[in-house]
Amino acid sequence: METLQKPDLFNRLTKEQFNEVVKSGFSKTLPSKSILFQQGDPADTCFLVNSGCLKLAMVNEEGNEVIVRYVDAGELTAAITLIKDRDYPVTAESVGETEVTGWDKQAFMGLMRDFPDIAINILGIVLERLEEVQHRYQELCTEQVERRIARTLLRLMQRGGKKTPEGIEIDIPVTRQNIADYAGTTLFTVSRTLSAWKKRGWVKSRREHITITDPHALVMFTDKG
Amino acid sequence: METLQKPDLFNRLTKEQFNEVVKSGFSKTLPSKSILFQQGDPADTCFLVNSGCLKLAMVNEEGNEVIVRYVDAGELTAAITLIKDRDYPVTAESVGETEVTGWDKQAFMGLMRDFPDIAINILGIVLERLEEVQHRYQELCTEQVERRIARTLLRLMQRGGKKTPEGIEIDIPVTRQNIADYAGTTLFTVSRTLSAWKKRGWVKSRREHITITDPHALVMFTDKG
DNA sequence: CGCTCTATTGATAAACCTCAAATACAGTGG
DNA sequence: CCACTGTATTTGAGGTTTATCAATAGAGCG
Repeated sequence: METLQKPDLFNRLTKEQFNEVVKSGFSKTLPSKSILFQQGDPADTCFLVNSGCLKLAMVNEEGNEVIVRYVDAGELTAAITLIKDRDYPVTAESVGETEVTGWDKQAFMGLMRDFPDIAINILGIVLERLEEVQHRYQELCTEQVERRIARTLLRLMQRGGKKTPEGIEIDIPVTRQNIADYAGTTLFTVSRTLSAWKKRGWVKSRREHITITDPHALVMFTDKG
Repeated sequence: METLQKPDLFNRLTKEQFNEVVKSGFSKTLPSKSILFQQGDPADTCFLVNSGCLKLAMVNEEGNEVIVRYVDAGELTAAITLIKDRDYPVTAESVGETEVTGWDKQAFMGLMRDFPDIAINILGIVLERLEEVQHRYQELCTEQVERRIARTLLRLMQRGGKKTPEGIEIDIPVTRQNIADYAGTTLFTVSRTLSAWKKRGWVKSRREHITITDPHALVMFTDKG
């Protein structure tokens, strides 16, 4: 692992302190599509994504998957570990090859004691995340599918989009099913919707890859249905 | 205001410290159905509910209301205040007469510096809340209305239920519309569903009041559809 | 080339919302 | 006590959205 970018989480630490913090954890490299932790397992480790991307998803009894969010490089996940005796509420799966640093509960609690700013930082991060989920909850309650799909594409785009001559391409492989799991619909509806938007020149797609050719149109669509 | 119960948030403080903390904030009594803070206003104060209950709701551009959660006595809300420069993402309205203690950002940040345990406590609280919203998000994605309505009734019941000879009565006034806003459906569907359940002997209701006469049946229903 | 996984498209059906109309209920002022 | 008013609730009919299912086509890989 080369020298890491210092992520937001540790923004108030010096370079030396940050290196110390990283050393107190352990590093792990995941091949694509491997499980980092599983919903229902006792939560004992939290992770910082160094590179790559994790997909956080919940599965219900019937086996329906719901994508909670994607976790990018520089972001922390499984902060739930810091609460007493909980299970992971979600499953984390690497999207591409992904490198993470992990700390067990003890180690991370120690860090927070040594660097009290970390606790405040995490609080801020978790609060933002809460707000985002609440917002998506509201969208799911009140908006129709196509709008939700549009929002999903825009979110994925903002998360990580590569500029290409054609438009902005979402930089992780996503299937129609993934988008459906994210937007709360079915892969069929997603497919139909994308086909319609392709005709209008808003998007282009190859297998598992989507390029948004007219982001502005999509934004307008989310605003005014 | 009489001597308050010391809420979970401050569980690690001594009685004296707690009194000091309360004194550093300001107290406010809200009549029923009054707005404490409004979605979109700059978030500058966070509140502890001393008695009564707050309804947190978001409204979208079309005016549809979505209930995010109910905040009971002993619970903190608007922790978002602690992040730099945000607006309240929700509106808080008192359900019955409600007493709150408020701290502005400065004051609360000071508290967290003086009593570092508070930051950790809040982190735990926010993490639990995040988990709960994620769970409801998943339910909304994957489950049909009736099941969601059942879950809503059970949540409201657990939140605050009075035992009566008939069963357990939800201790705050809730309209069909409220339940709909909570479960992500319409008041008509809620009404129809409750009528059906009344026939089966699962619930009883008067205007704005619901008694769950057979909680077990409802739980079974949420488990097995 | 054949195998597997993903995507498209159409037909059909179910779930749920929308709207309208009637009824019940609580509070208010005469 | 009663009529009056403004909500809350119930119920029905009808329509829309979206899911379900089935069948087919396309893409990547050994």
